[in-house]
Amino acid sequence: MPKIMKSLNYISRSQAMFIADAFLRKGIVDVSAAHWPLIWSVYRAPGRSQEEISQDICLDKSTVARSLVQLEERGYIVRIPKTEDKRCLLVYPTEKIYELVPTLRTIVSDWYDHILDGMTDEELEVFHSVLVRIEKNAKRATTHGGAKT
Amino acid sequence: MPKIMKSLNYISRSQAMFIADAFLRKGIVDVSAAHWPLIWSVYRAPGRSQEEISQDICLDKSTVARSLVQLEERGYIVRIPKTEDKRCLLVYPTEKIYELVPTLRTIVSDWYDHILDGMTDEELEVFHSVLVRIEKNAKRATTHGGAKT
DNA sequence: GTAGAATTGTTGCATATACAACTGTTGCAA
DNA sequence: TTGCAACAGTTGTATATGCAACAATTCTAC
Repeated sequence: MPKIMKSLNYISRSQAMFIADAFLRKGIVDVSAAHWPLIWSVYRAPGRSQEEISQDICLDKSTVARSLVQLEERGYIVRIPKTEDKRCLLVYPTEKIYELVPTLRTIVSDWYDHILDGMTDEELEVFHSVLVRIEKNAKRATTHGGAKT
Repeated sequence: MPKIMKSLNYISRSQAMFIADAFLRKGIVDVSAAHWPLIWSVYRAPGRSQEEISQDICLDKSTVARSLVQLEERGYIVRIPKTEDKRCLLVYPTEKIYELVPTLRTIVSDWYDHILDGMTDEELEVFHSVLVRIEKNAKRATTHGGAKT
């Protein structure tokens, strides 16, 4: 029986710790490691609703909402009510995000350099292919019912 | 640039949700999904100290300590001070764990059936090999300094 | 048009987790 | 022996996260 779960969990937490540490080293103190997928999502696709962002980064809408409140308070994004549908808040990056992104790129790139050290391109290709399919399977297993019996 | 991080995080959280859901379905209400690696660790190697368990499952000792308190309260483990070194608490499973393990096996097996659906043995072999090396690299990157500059 | 269903975001609550500071114990060196 | 470093465990604090309940808005039947 493979111990995939333990490895996945550990790598996942290590990412958070590594990035948190890198943020400190770079003097980034007003965003946390967990904000980075959110920042990235808003940066790549400005003007989406919180719901769309939630689905994009696969986090619960309440988690996304809370993080966005923080990022807005710290001046990284603005949330503007959609005129045609007052339920939605559209999220836009501010200049502060554009200033931050190059640093984020460097940090993430560093992380990948560390963890992918020693892997061949062929291995990584297979790894990524399997990972994406596991992600799909996981999505199916959790959203639509999970374990039977 | 690969989106490995997002996938890893998502799969990791999905595991927790799947197992939490399975616990509910099976009527297991006094242990949470996060307890399962701990239970497994104690089951496989009775009599270890909390520190050793912490290193085995790669969780902070404070997290391990708190979870073990819960498991002890619920009667799944006992913690006995080591006579030769009064600092250590040795952790032993109770009968309740041995009754639980078969169900845990089934649940975890179900989870793997779901997420590994459609993968070939060769793919899984490469995947696992890469995963283990990434885990090692991650451990190195976080424990001994992380990102420079 | 109006009532009920669906959608979007927010909030209350519970849990998991890391880190730092602390306590008590052990080991080592002067 | 005594004092300090190292170690195991605990506790305080902060954050992240999911779920359920809720409010406001929009959509859909009728």
